[in-house]
This record gives sequence, C-alpha cells and structure tokens, in this order.
Amino acid sequence: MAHNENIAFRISDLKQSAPVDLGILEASVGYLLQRALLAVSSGFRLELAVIGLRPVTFSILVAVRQSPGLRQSAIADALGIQRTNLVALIEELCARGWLDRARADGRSYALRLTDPGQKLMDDALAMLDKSEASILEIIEPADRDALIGYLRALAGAGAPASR
Amino acid sequence: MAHNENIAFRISDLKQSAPVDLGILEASVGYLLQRALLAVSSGFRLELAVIGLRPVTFSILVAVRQSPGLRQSAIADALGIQRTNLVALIEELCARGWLDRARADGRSYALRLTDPGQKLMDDALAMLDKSEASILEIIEPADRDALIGYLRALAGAGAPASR
DNA sequence: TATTGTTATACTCTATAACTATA
DNA sequence: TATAGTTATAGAGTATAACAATA
Repeated sequence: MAHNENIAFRISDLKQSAPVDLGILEASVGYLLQRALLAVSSGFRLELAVIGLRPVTFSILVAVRQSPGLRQSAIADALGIQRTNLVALIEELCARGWLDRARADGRSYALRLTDPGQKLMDDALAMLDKSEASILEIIEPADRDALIGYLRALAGAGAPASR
Repeated sequence: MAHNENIAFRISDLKQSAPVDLGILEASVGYLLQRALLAVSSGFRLELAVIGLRPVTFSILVAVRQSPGLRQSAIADALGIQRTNLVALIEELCARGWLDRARADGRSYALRLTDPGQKLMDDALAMLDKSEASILEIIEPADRDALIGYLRALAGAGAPASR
C-alpha cells in the first residue's frame, strides 16, 4: 500500500478514516476474506440489481443455465442453500418469467430458463465478466489465478458442497 | 472406508454427490470468496459460540483491546458496521460484563475491556490463532502470505473502510 | 451546524421443525 | 422408509430515517 505525502489530504483523512488499528484481524485470513468479499461483490451487486437480480438468484440461474432440467434439491446442494430457503427464490424467478418449472416426477420439477431468462442471463453474465475483469485492475492475471487456486482449496476443505 | 461393492450403497451414493456444474461461478473470484469465507469461518464461529461470542462481537472486542478508550463511531468506521447497528452489540457486550462504557464526553463514551473481558479475549484470540493455523494445513505458509496480500489489495480497493 | 449515540423499523439471509405427496 | 418440495417461524445481519443531546 502506498504511503501518502499530501498534508491536506491526510488532515481531512483523519476524521473519515480513524486510525484504528484492528491488530491481529489485519492479518487474519477469515477477516480479510470477509472484507475482500464485501469490496468485490458490492459493485456487482449494484449492477445486478439494475436487472432485478441478486447474487443468490443469479447463481441459481447460472446453475440452471449450465444444467437444464435441474431439480431444486440439486441446486440447493450445489450452491449451499437450504432447500427450504430455495422455495421462495425459485418462486420469485418463476413469477418474473425467467424460470420454467415443469413436472419431472410426481414430486419434483425440472427447471429451465425461459427465453427471457436466457436473455437476462446474457446481460448478467456480461456483468460478471466485467466484475471479474475489474479485479485484474487490482491484481495481476497470474496472481488472480493463484488467488483462485487458494480460494478453491479453502472452499473445498471446509464444507464439502454445503454449509 | 474400504471399497464397498454393495449395490445399495453405491446407489445411495449417486444421489448424495450430484454432479452439478456451476460453470463460470467455479472461476469467479467473488463466488469463491464467499465459499472460502463460509468454509474458513464456520469452524471459528462454532468455537466462538462456546464462549458466547460471534465474529462481529469478537471483532469489536479486538478493536477495543487494541485501542482502549475507543468511541463507538470509530469502531463502526473501522469495522464497517453501521453506528446504528453497533448500539445493540455494544449494549450486549456491556451487559455481559466484558466491556466498560465510561463517559468521555457529554455525547460519547470511552470503551475498554473489563478484567473478565480481557480473560475472555485471551481465549478468543487463542481460538483465532488455532483457526488461522488450520489454514496452513490447506495451503503453504508462503501461499498464505500471498493470499493475505491479495485479499488486502482487494479489500482496500473496493470499499475504503466502510461498506 | 456537525457529531455522537439512540430508537424504530424493515428487509434480506439463514436455520430448524414439521408437514404433504410421492418414490 | 426415504426423498422432493413446502410452510411457518425465528434469529442474525444490514439498511434508512428520524430524533435528542452535545460539540
């Protein structure tokens, strides 16, 4: 992080960024993961909101797009969402006309994107690309690859596909 | 578990591990940050709960321990918590006898750890050390250092000290 | 007038228990 | 009996508006 020589800036900075030392938290992977997630996702969240999506609903549509005919439980397992909490989300996406719920079984549904859903996802995926690309303005491509490797290792170790 | 030729077992296995491909999410820094955070923090969260803390309340106590006499707004700024949401948390920590709220000003308080609060934090910080150490069972020390560097860069770029 | 702490409130996210119907 | 989807509900976490007291 660069040091700052501008006096005026530093004075005005005194109030806004109180020089509070968070001690060990500044070197904690857990805490930094949270702060990094917040920083990375806030912009993407705002963009998604413009087209009526949130990260959760977006991730559901990504899964269905990738595997048409998916059942709700499979989505829940894959995304680490409780089946029970998925109900309202699926309902929301169907009500908006982006998701199609067809009986696959007496007790299960096969989910697919509708045509409007496909188009919506074209936009949403472009937003994701943009968001991911903006990360390359902060860290080098090779470092991003390394970061992804570390995150996968951490994600895979803790909770195997759920929470 | 030894290899099991039992048909029934293999069939039940098919259901549990649904081969759902999340597509582009698997290579998204934002999504992986979320999954990694969940994996890393869940164990720590459970440990903290044993002594009556959560990550939020823990981070508040860390800040106060690091800078005795801190005011609520400074904590809010440093941790990225809304002042308004901090009120109940501070109240909770005072009620438990871990935090001392002394008038610093007609309108502000100076926060300090009580003796029980100091002892609680000795335990909590040991838990954090353990949690951070367990990460080294997944990635090499040098890689952990690199990861921390990346996370700091990402955290610092997006939201400058708040959300 | 700006700051500090506060109340009230609302919305999202997450977690659990219990139910229906189908396999 | 186990599974898929569902309902109801409760607790965190987070966000905004509005207020009182003080600087």
